[in-house]
Amino acid sequence: MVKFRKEQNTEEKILSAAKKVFLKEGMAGARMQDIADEAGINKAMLHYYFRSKEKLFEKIFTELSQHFFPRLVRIFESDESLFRKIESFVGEYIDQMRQTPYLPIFVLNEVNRQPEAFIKKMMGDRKPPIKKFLVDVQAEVKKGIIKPVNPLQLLLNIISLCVFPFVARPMFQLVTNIDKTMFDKILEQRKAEVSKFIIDAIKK
Amino acid sequence: MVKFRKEQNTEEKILSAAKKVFLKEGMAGARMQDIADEAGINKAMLHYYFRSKEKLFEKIFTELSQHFFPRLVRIFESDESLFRKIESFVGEYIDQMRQTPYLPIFVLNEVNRQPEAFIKKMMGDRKPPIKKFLVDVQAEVKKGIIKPVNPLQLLLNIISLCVFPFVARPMFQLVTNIDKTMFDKILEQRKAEVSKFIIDAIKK
DNA sequence: GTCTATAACTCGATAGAC
DNA sequence: GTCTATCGAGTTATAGAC
Repeated sequence: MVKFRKEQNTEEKILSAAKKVFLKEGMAGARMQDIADEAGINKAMLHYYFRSKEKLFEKIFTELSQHFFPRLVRIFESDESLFRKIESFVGEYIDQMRQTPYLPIFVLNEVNRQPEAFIKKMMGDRKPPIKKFLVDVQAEVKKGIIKPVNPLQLLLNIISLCVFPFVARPMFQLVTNIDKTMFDKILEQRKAEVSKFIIDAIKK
Repeated sequence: MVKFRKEQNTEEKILSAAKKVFLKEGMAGARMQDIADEAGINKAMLHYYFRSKEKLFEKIFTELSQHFFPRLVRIFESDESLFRKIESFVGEYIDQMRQTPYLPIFVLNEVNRQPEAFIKKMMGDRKPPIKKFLVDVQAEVKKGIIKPVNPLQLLLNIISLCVFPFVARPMFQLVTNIDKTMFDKILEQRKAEVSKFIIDAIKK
């Protein structure tokens, strides 16, 4: 007989539960008890498998923060035209964030609290290839394809438009009284909307 | 003789200190001891003046979250043209956030953790007049002044472009190796840059 | 009002039985 | 591997002298 609900061993249960709780509460706000309850096991098990809260958190944070710089690298390094690069990036980024809505605010928040720890754990080796993007933009400006723009400001604009709606999602829903499914529809629409918005803003 | 440094009584000292600590650490991360140290007084005083950490936090949060919706109201209610409204909003909002860089991530984060508490404390009475903005945008579309855009998406875009750089500031500085003063210069430039970007994106 | 000392409590971590 | 029970550190909160 086939099981419908996929089996999870204890370690996997803990990791799923920890991910959920840390994402919602952050390192300081999360309780080991909450994680144990969420996993349906005992608190002692958490220490048996991961020794300490700190160790468990690092494991989760490292995994999650890598999803935060998604295929950004691949896209920005490709040799598509700038417009197509922007379209690819926006589409993929928004799709990816829709999978884990709490991810952006979680990562940004922890970086905010512990910048030095972050740079050691997450960065250090491979930084996003921002430089190539900045050079590409300047080239397009020179060729007269797009208006003269500050490339760094353009990068900030692109990322802001993609990420911020996820960061502000709870507040937006409160203020506008838009429900979960409706807001999700808005985010789906954004993939096209944001690409168009950016390209309209910079094309000559 | 005139005192240069303005006198602060104990209550004011506590409030300043609490604001600083809560902004940086959040409710869960802040320690009463840190606040007492920052204020240069004893821990017991905090309870004498504000009874509990929870009460003190609420006081600070309520005050701060009101600054997060700044003169947004006044601007959106005005009868200037849409373009001028956007320029005013972007300029004022970025200026205001530059005063308290940690404010956006603090507010968004706490709302994220306790949406229901937020709606009771902060909202309830006066919601931002979003509706008027949405109607105004639709009117401009109909008049043929701007391209057909989804007004809600445009609102999301405007706010994203203004607020997100503050939320992501620590991460951006890490990734780009840009220092504090340089980043602040970028934010100053953004006032003009963002207005132009938005208007270029939507004008016919 | 302000301080010191300490009670009361929360929470991460460990010991030890099974 | 998993559980119950408990310890011990760190924090909020209070008692009580001045």
